[in-house]
Amino acid sequence: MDEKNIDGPKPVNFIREIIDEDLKMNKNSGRVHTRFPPEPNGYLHIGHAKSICLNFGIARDYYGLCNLRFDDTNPSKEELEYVESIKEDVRWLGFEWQDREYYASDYFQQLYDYAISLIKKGKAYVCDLTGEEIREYRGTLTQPGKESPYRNRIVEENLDLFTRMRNGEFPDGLRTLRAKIDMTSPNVNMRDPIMYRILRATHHRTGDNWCIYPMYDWAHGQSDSIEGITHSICTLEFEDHRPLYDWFIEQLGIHHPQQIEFARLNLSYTVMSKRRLLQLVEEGHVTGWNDPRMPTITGLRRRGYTPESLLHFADRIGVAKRENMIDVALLEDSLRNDLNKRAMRVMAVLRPLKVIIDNYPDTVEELDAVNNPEDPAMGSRKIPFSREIYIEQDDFREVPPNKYFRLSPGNEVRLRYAYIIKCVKVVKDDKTGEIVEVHCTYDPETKSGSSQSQRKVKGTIHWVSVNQALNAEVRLYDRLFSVEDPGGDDWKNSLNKNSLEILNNCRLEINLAGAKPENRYQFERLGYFCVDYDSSIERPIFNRTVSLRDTWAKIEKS
RNA sequence: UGCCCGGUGGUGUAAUUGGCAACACACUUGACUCUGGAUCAAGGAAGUCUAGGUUCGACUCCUAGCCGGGCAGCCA
Repeated sequence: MDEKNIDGPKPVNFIREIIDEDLKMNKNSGRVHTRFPPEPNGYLHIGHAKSICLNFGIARDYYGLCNLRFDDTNPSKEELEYVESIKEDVRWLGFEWQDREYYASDYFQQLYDYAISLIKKGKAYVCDLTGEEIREYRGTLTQPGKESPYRNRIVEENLDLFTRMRNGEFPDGLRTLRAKIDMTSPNVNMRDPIMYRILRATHHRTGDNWCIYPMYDWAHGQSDSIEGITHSICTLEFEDHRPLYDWFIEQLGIHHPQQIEFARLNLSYTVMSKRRLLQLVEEGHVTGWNDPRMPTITGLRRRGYTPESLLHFADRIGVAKRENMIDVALLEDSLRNDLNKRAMRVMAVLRPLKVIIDNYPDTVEELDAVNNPEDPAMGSRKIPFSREIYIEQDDFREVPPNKYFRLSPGNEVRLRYAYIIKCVKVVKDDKTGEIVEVHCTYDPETKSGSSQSQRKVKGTIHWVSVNQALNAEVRLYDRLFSVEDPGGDDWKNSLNKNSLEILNNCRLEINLAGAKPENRYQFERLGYFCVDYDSSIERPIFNRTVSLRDTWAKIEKS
């Protein structure tokens, strides 16, 4: 029911209900056309992924279209680097916009012409108030504003002044073009909002062609209209802007898309605002936008997330108008769900403890191991076994706690895909008392798959042969913040100081040699891991994407 | 002390649009297991913000409150 494919059940939400109704009424002649309109001033995060899935998903399910449109109306904040990263991220998620890659800046001339027509209709005027004055005249949330003394300039003067603004005759910030609406409106957005500001900044697409730039409210709705968008889906904070969105379009008498707002995604134990993410990057709390701890799409990708898991997650969280806080556990569940079915199993020891099997001959034996018990089609592989192996330090306890069924003195345990061994001796460092190695004996009759192998032991542990191991670095990640909701001004105080742990002495199954960045595996009993971009043949580096569910950790805790 | 939006288990999202609350995650228990994984089974958990009203019947409609969020960039 919760598995979704093209022919399966579609997610239900209030936006799709509106569209269903529109279709029933034959609104827009049955057309459905959405758009994803990022501002290229930062990297996309998982909240954007929700929006991408919503917009592109609706287009797909209703046989419509979804445009990719960059809302690039503020050249002082926007950069080409971000445009490229956004395209890369959307594509990686699996969505296509064909030739419909648009930019609000493509419409600067059209917007300018629209503005002229509004001036001619007496619906817009050039205002000479300073920024400070504009704020004063705007009034407050509870008090109405005052009309600008420039509000009643005649059309000719407005036309002349606006043309000269565009021609660069005035310094930055000297004048603005404002819509003439209602300074007493209870909705502050309707108090003669600014349409254009004078700003000399080189735009990443239009260069120095313009020295006036449209504001969001003036650019966005008209861009939607120009593109023939039918449903303009945005987040809740634009709800108060809808009357203005509608006003501009009605004054212009152009195609009227319907703006619909939904609640943005909030994920526990992380922050989602671009401003804060940028701060984490700039202040060095993370290594970059693609740090595997970041909730950015590029970060999640480097961490080892699959596009499919993100898509599934987006379906599961739903779409509504109420504020929400999604438990990261749901994200992790979506990931495990996906990786469980497709990740190749492999053995790796993160914190090695040497085990010597005293009665095992000095040879190397090749054992069969299943690549993925969930998918027989993935086949099997050979893994080398020998007299000396590494096991996880955690899998041996000199004094085993209650219900511990791994290795301990006098106890038996199965080595996955190999034999049952019994611990006969513990060797410690004279000085530190630290356990340096453990001696065991094996039972040759218990080889995996053999007739005698039916003997049952409580535990099975993973291992890696000492002389046939790959040395590697493994990076363990934890949540970036130690509190569920790091809101407030002191949000940085709740940064988790232990969000990254680097292990330098890990031993991996030799079959992992040559693994490429982004390749994903399950390290048996540990979790899902992927090859990091920093990895090299000489120095393999793996990221822990997410651990496996760990029932023992729960038992031990309680 | 203005305007806009919202309020269903711990967290999300549903409820044939007025017919007696479901699904997922999380949690608990058990089965199974050569991954303490996966899988399977069972269970606890909201009576739908409150108070009135309409109705045979209200999570759905009405009224009044309460609580939460957003809005006063020449940002988007």
